[in-house]
Amino acid sequence: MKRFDSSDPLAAFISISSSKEERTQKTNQGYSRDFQSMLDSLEEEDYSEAASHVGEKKRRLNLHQVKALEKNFEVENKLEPERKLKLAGELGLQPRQIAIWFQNRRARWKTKQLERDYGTLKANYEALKLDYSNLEQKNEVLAQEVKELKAKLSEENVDSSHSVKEEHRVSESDNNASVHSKNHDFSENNNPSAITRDHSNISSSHHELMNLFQLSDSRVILGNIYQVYQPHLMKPEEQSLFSTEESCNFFSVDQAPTLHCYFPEH
DNA sequence: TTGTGTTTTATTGCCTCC
DNA sequence: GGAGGCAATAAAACACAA
Repeated sequence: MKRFDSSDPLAAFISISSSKEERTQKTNQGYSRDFQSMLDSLEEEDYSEAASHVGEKKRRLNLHQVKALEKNFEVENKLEPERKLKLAGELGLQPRQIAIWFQNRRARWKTKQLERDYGTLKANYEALKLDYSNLEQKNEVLAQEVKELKAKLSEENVDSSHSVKEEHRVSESDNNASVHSKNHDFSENNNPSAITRDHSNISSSHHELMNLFQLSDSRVILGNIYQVYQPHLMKPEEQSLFSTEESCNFFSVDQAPTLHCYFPEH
């Protein structure tokens, strides 16, 4: 039987039966089992009579009962019918009261468990948050380093391109002069000093070119290192900076190196 | 003493399982 | 269909500050 209305006298009786049992526990200790049951049946009649007139009163379980129930709950939080009857007999309670107590106890345990889980999750979240902020700080430091390196690189590039341009301009004017002289004085073609001068110009240009190769090399290496160690931290603009496209294919096997990226105006 | 918040006991309605 | 579990809720008991 599970359902009972509070207006039902039987239900009212059951609800007050614990107090009755508490009283019989206190007053009838030491009586024989038969005598005890006789008293119980008599009192049952009294209380069912009383219940029909007097409203139900909730009674809290005494310390001994609660301790025993807690102990049983620790062993197993579900209640088999046999254990329920046994406990009811031992503690002088109605089996239904035992069932209700276990039900409410499970509900309390679940609430506590939820609180514990929430605490654990919160602690994990805080730890993760701390980790994230540490990583963010490290990332900022690294980004600053990259920025400084980029600035350094662009300074070096500007210097190099200026000197190469200068060189280019000088050699062009030399060529013009040489063509001009060719047009006017063919005898100079046989002058060994002119040849030497041209060779020295070529040698100088070659040197500048090699500097550019080295610059580009370091830039590509830096980019590769950055990509290897910080692939997920690279911003799109940084990725384009270190892309092989922009490194002018200096080290491409299939394509000869060109200088177009350093001389966009040419 | 009393108002108020918390805890405990009990009920109700719904759901699942056998 | 009955038994039992669970969530939501009522209501009594209790704790405690003002």
